[in-house]
Amino acid sequence: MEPSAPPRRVTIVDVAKHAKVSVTAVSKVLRNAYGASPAMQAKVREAMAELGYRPHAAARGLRGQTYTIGVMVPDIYNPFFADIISGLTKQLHGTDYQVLVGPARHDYDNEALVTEAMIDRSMDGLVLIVPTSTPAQLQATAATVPTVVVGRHVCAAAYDTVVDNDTAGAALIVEHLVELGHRRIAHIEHVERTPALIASMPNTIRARGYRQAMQDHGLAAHIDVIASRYTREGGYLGAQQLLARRPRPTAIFAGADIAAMGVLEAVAEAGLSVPDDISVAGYDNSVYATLGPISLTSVDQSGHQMGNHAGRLLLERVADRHRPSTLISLSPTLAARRSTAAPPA
Amino acid sequence: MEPSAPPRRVTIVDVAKHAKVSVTAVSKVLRNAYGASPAMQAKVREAMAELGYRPHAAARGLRGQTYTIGVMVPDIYNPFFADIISGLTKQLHGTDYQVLVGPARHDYDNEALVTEAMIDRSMDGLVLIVPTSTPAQLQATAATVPTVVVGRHVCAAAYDTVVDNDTAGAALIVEHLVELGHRRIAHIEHVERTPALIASMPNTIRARGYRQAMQDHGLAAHIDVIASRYTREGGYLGAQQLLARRPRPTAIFAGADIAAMGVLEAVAEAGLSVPDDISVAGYDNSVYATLGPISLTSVDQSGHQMGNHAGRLLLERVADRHRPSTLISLSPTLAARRSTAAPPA
DNA sequence: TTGAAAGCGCTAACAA
DNA sequence: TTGTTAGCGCTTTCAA
Repeated sequence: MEPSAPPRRVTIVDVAKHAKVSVTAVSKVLRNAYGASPAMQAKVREAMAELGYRPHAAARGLRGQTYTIGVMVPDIYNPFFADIISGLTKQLHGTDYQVLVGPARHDYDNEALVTEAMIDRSMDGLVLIVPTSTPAQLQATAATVPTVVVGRHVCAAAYDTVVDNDTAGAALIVEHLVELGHRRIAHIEHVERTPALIASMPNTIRARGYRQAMQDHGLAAHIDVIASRYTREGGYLGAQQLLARRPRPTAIFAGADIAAMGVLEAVAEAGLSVPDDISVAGYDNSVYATLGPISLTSVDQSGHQMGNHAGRLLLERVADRHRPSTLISLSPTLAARRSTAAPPA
Repeated sequence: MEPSAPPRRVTIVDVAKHAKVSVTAVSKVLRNAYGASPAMQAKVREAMAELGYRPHAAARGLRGQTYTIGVMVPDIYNPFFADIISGLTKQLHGTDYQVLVGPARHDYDNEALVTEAMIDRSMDGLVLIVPTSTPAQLQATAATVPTVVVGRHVCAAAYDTVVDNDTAGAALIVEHLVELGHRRIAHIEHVERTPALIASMPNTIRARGYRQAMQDHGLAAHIDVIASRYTREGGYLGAQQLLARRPRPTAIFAGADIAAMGVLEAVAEAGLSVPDDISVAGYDNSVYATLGPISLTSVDQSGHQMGNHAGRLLLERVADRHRPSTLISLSPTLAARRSTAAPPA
């Protein structure tokens, strides 16, 4: 059997004819707009059901809304981002809005392309997850479409922001390690090269939070930051450098779980064991951290809740584009596991 | 500063006026359609550049294409699905097509909603990743929009299919374990309850492949399948049952890496060590399997390539809806790691 | 309360 | 080769 031409869609006109009313009436019922009597509503809804009518979102968008929320995600593999998306999707579930995710493949230019693609598809609102665009670019995007920025420490009148308190998160790890008796605590940072981003990227703030916390605990002399990247390889290479130090740090705090995975590999390769010889901590409390053989102490920034908030804020702004902007800063919590313990005697 | 009204979009009409040509001309240039002289093309392109024109994909869709490919993904956390999406996105990179992912949150009804939402948004093509809809429903979707089904062992004239040879994959693991000297090899299956799906879901095929391979190696008497689920908890509970067996199996083959994670936890909890006391293998060769402390033997079904193929097939079908359908079956490979070894003496 | 009709930005038949 | 114009399915003024 050849795939025949797709059957013509049921349109608002078909519904109107079938219910013997005007298209305007159908449109009003569709939008729950003012000016349709209960009798009219019933007639129209019945016709819709009988014909199996579904509104054509794309066509609606040409005049009104598309009921679509776009999410720009820089890395489709990052389980923390999956948490955010999951929270967002759950928040929007049951509303008329559909979440569509645009993966930017780790590339700044691509982030811009994906964001533009979403605007060109008339999305009603955008969620940008840790975007690497400048504040000015964010401003420009937000001027065009309701926007929520997640994970960047920026705020502006034009958009809402949801962040984790990364300073507090870094301090949680340092405190935890100090309480266990550590002093030589090193940090692996994802280094930021673009000047315009230094002030607002979470990786930068975590490193700053680490330094601050070390100082607060009288350990300024032991501050030791490796400029690397939040990847497995970045963690691996960073740890190799740290393990070569004499005296060796007794604890390594990687700014992200995925980097901590690389740290664990370098530590194992060096013939050392975790946590007996060295403690390792991460950040994000991702699935990785929870896996039995890994059991990584980490910082939980509850991505699920961040997604919830992002969804709520976005719908509020879609409803009222001129309402004042909001910044939500969530407090992270410590997820202590078996990868951290007292330092060797 | 209040967020002012968004600036009006530059449209095809603006470009036409600016270039002092007709809108048709602009449209033709946009589509590289026949009937525009080089001089005209140059003029129009220049005007587009000067005005910073971007075509409105949603509006284009009302008559022609939207240049959007939708991907229905049942579970945004599954790293194997991320592989597929990554391969697809890479394949489509550089074309005019944009990939948008709709997360279905593990729920059949949701899968249908997401698929419908994509159709209602006039997407040009759909990629359905291991959908749990019936063959008849797949047929219906494919009749409306070009569709590629990934990971389901189905084929039909209306859509293309990309699958991994799950029978061969299961056999790879069994062979590997047999060569190591195992005989009591157990399998943890994701059980399928819907009759219409039994024949075509990868989990079912893997279990069948396991039985077949055991038989081929003269181990029919040792066939031992636990009906569970492809989740951490499913693997955990399944392994608990298996570890209580006397004699105990010397190897556990979980049908998915994520289930193998649960197996590892149950094994550790039972005070046994991997691979000295018991070997563990998974399926998917996901990031989990590669992590140092886990180092799980698994089956690589190269999701990246599956995504590549899906993208290519979809564009071919968008170009010619009536070309005959294709089934691509990829051969999996074994990724042997430290979680499997010879059974205890 | 109801409905007719003018667009939204673009494509595609058709005419010039 | 170029331009005019009628829609695509819906929303939204504006009359009735």
